[in-house]
Amino acid sequence: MSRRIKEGPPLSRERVLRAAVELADAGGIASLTIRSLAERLDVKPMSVYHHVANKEEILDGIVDQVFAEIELPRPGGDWRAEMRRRADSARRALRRHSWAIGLMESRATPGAASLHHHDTVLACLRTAGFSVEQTAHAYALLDSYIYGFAVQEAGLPFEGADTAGTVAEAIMEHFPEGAYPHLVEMAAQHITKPGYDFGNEFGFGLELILDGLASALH
Amino acid sequence: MSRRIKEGPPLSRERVLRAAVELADAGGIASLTIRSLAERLDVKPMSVYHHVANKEEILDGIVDQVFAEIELPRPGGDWRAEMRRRADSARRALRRHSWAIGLMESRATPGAASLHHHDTVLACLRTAGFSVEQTAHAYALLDSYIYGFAVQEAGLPFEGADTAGTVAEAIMEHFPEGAYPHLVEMAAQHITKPGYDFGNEFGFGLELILDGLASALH
DNA sequence: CGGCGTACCGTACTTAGTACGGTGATGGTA
DNA sequence: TACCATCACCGTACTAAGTACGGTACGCCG
Repeated sequence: MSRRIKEGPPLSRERVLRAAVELADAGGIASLTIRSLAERLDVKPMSVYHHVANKEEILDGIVDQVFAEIELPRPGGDWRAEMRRRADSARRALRRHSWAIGLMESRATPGAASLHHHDTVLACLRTAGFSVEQTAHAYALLDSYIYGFAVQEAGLPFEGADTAGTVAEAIMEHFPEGAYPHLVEMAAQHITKPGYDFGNEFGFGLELILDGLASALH
Repeated sequence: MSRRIKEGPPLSRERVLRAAVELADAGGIASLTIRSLAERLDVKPMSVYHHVANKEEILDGIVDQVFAEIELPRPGGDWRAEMRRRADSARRALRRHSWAIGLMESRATPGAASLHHHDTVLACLRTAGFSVEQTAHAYALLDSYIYGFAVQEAGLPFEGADTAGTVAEAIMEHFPEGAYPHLVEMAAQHITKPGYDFGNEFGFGLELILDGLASALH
């Protein structure tokens, strides 16, 4: 140890990553800086570098943290139910940490939690009777849907039920008269309706995909 | 005009955005800086700011440029064929500009090309007989799939046919003995096979989705 | 009790975004 | 033609962020 005058637990890779996730959640990924991170941990910036090599490693790490939060399917269970549970859990995780999708694009080195997650999903599908090739198809499809849905949710200028209407109206104010008639129709007849929540669209697509996969399985 | 001693066309918002896309394509989004952009345009950094307000506006702009590259569906045509054409085109655009997905996550203000694109897709679905609500479902599903597939393609540590195998082997070298058995199986029996190309998975999911939508339409 | 490893830190360098205030050419006007 | 306003471009410099490099003190071991 060293100058451990401070109370509380010592710095560690885990504490650094946890704080990084909290900062990114609270203020967006741009607000996650080495300095802000150090301040939150009540240390000086350079101390962080004794637990991670650089910021890239922090970004890799917090993406893996998000994967660690996703409920794993149980191989051997009803594959539809397990895939649904995993998909819902993944969507919730990606909504809680909407910066994660943006990081995944640039990160080619998966962490341990990601690998374990992927392995378990594959296990579940293979156990359910999908061939290797069918599993590859199914997995690419399911994950594409989950990630893409997260992209859309993150890009939406509103979130949660009923907030969409007002925002949609504010945006459309700037439309030239008569422009984008189908967007306007969609807004008027669907999005601005009370109770509208984009998140509810997730279930429709997921069930459609699961139906399709089921018939591919026979 | 002013000190237009230089040959060539004057600076403009369009030239700035075009150069920004080229830089991001060539070196990743991180290599797109005001200074690198200015150098490419053969002007000094501060000159850029006479055509865009700030870097955020550039990022908004290049995302919209990507949307502008996507082939629009023709409302009134065969909706399946049109949706397929649009989806393939979108996937190619997002693969050419793999930084785009990462930007979409943080960008809540769509540009003119995006709006026009979305409006046209909605038009095509509505014309094909989908109700407003069905159109909302279909659109969320299709775009989720397209975006999510792009996320996965961008995150892959390899690209193109036959390059996956060697990379997969290199990654698995670092696995503990016996770890991730299903990932290993997938790699051994599918990914490392000659001719494997993750991009080929796109068609499977797309057709499954279109089938499902067709039966929802009746 | 002296030396050493470890955990933390001070300083400073580099790169990036961009605020602020020029500066000179051009085109319009008297 | 003389003037001037405007507009496109730029020089300088400030702030913030990542991080290299070399301390520095605490506790432990011998």
